[in-house]
Formats: sequence, C-alpha cells, structure tokens
Amino acid sequence: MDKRELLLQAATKLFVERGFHATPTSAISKEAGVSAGILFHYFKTKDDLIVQLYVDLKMEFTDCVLKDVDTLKAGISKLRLIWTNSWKWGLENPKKFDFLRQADNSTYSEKIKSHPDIVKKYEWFFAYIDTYKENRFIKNTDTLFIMNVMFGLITSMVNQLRLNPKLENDSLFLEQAWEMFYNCLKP
Amino acid sequence: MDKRELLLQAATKLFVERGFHATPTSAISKEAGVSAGILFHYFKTKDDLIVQLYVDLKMEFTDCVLKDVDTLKAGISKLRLIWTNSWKWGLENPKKFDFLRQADNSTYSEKIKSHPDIVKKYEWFFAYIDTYKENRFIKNTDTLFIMNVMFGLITSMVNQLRLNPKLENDSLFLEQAWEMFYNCLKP
DNA sequence: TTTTAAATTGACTAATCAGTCAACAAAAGT
DNA sequence: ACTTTTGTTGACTGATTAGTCAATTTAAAA
Repeated sequence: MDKRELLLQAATKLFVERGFHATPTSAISKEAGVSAGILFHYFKTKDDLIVQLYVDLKMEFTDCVLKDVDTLKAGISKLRLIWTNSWKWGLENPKKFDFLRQADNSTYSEKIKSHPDIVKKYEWFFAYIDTYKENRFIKNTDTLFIMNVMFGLITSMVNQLRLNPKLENDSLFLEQAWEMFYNCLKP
Repeated sequence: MDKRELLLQAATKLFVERGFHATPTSAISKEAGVSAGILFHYFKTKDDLIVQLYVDLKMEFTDCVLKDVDTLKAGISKLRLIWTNSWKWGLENPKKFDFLRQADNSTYSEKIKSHPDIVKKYEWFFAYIDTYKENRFIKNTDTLFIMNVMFGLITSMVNQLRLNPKLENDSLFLEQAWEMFYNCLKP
C-alpha cells in the first residue's frame, strides 16, 4: 500500500489520540509500519505533514458535503442535503472529523487559509450561500458568519449523534435537529 | 506580582500564538520574566500547568457568563443576558477565549471533564437549561446538545465581531444575531 | 534575634526529537 | 542488459526539552 497514505492515516489517528504536542514523527512512522526516514521523503518537515494532511482532509470533507447536491432542484432540500451529508461524513469518519476540529481551532488554521485549493473551494461554497441569500432561503447576513454558524451546528450534531448513536435513526430527533438548523438560518 | 499568575498569563499568550506543540516551558518562564525552575514549583509538570490554566479559565468564563443573571426575573431576557455576557467576555478576553477554544478541541478537554469544580459548574448550568425547557422557553431536547449548540453559536458570534468590530454597536446586526440564536433554541 | 519554612534562581542532565545520510532495493527507462 | 531514477531503510546527530537540584534569598514564626 502507498506509504504516504499509510503515514497520513497513522498521523490522523495519533494526532487525535495524543495531540500535536505529544506525537513524535517516530511514533507516526512506527504506527504506519514504515521506516523513520521515509516520512521526510514524502514531507519536508513534520509541520509540512500536518499542513498537507489538514488540506487533504478539508478537501475530502467539503467534497463530500456537496455530494449529489447538484442532482436536486434549487430549494431548501439542497440545504438539507448539505446538512445531512455533513454530519454523516462526521459520523463515518470520526478520526478525520476530530482532526479537522482540532486543526481548525489550532494555529494551523491560519497556515492553510491561503492554500489555493482551499481558497477555491471556499469561493465555491460562498457563491452557493450567496444564491441562497438572494433566493431568500436564508438570512441576508455576512456569508462567512453563516458558514461559521452552519459548521458549528453541524459539529454539535455530530457530537450528539456520537454520544447517542440510536438518534441517527430517530426521525423525530432528526426533524427537531434540522428544525434547529434551519430556524437559525431562515430569514 | 504573583509569579504563578505571571506564568499563567504568559502561557495563555504563547499557547494561543504558537500552540501547545511549539511552546516550551523555557519560553513561558522567559515571557513571564521569571526563572526556568519556578514553573515546576507551582506546577508539577507542563501538562499540569495546561490543565490548571484550562480549569481556571473555564471557571472564569462560566462565572462571567452567569453574571447578573439572577438579578433578572425568569424569562427570555435571562437567556439573552447569558448570550450577551458570553460574547462580550470573548471580545474582552481574546487570548483567554482562544485558549479555551483550542483546549476544548484538543486532548485536554477529556482531562478536565472529571474535575470537581468543572463538574459542579456544569451541573448548575444544566439545571438552568432544564428549567428553561420546563418553562417552554427552549426546545425540549437533550441538555448537553443544547449547551453545545449555544456555545457553538456564541463562538461564531465572537469570530464575527472580531472580524468586524463595528458590528458590536450595530443594533440591527445584534438583533439579527440574537434572532438566529433564539430561533435555533425556541420550541 | 534566631530558627524554620517557603520562594526563587539558573546551571545542569538525561531523554527525546526532528531531520540527515550513506547504503541498498525496486522500478522505470533506454 | 544496463543505466538512471525513485523509494526505502535505520543508524546517527545536533539541538532542544522537561524536569532536577544545590545554593541563595525572602518571608514567617517563635
């Protein structure tokens, strides 16, 4: 298997379990089952590995969030699909989701803001939100604020479903949670 | 001045600026203007310092959040005061707020969950939310979920006001933001 | 004043860590 | 077959780090 991928997987696991501060590169290569030196073949520095992993996962998440969204006609159902896609990805990829949470709230969040791929994806997402605002599906307030609020609510949703997995099939709870999400955003 | 306090202040600043992983104890004592050894007089280990700082700040925040709340009669105005107190504290104490965000999303969040003071404060807050549910001021859903959602929305609010400080005095925006907060929680 | 306890220093150490490198292996190209 | 490039190893190193400690100062108690 691709050793770069093995390293990224191992890094995700260890960073979430122990934090950036307590995860030496030696532990990462050991967990990945590769030699210590190879890490620096694929990544210039430890920081470089973290940033690449961060960008990779952010792209994976946003890609998944927008999955099948274009198959639906414009409307609130699109927003609901984005909502569902988001928390489902969080449940299916707990380690990756936790890594993103940790990185988003660390000093690394600054370091990826100017990354071309990230900038592009965000512009795309911004345009999406803007059309929603124009169509009066959501509040006409700052786009970044809206995005922030959305991700915050989705994170709470993932936390809640993790603590109580049964709720994932509890349509009453799902309706209530969606109501909270949409009531918050609607004009 | 109290050297323990100096160390905690320096630690808050550096952890936010550089992260846990890139802040050696030597840098903390240097920033605090004290000798390297004294840190280990007040704190058993570096981890102990982080946990104590984390608990201290969490207590300070929750204390401030509930400030003057008891002077108001029961009702939505109480909830609004909690909301205002929260984001105002975040604006007035940016470093502390950022530390809490970072710590809440790191491995340290697990380490303080069983701390007696924290447990007590949370029980108090939980009881508060429960009475709100009983009085039909907010949705009747899991209390922890509600708390999570509240803090998430407050974090977004602080971010937004930081990027655009003028909004703090923009009553139109404040009403809109409060509307988002309350619409999300109301039954 | 004398004695005891607590605070503070900074040089020191043992351990750890990020990153290097020479050697070797595998794959790809010619 | 032969050459070149790329991937891989693991021992090694220089720098850094958390934490110690004997010595000194400051404060408190008797």
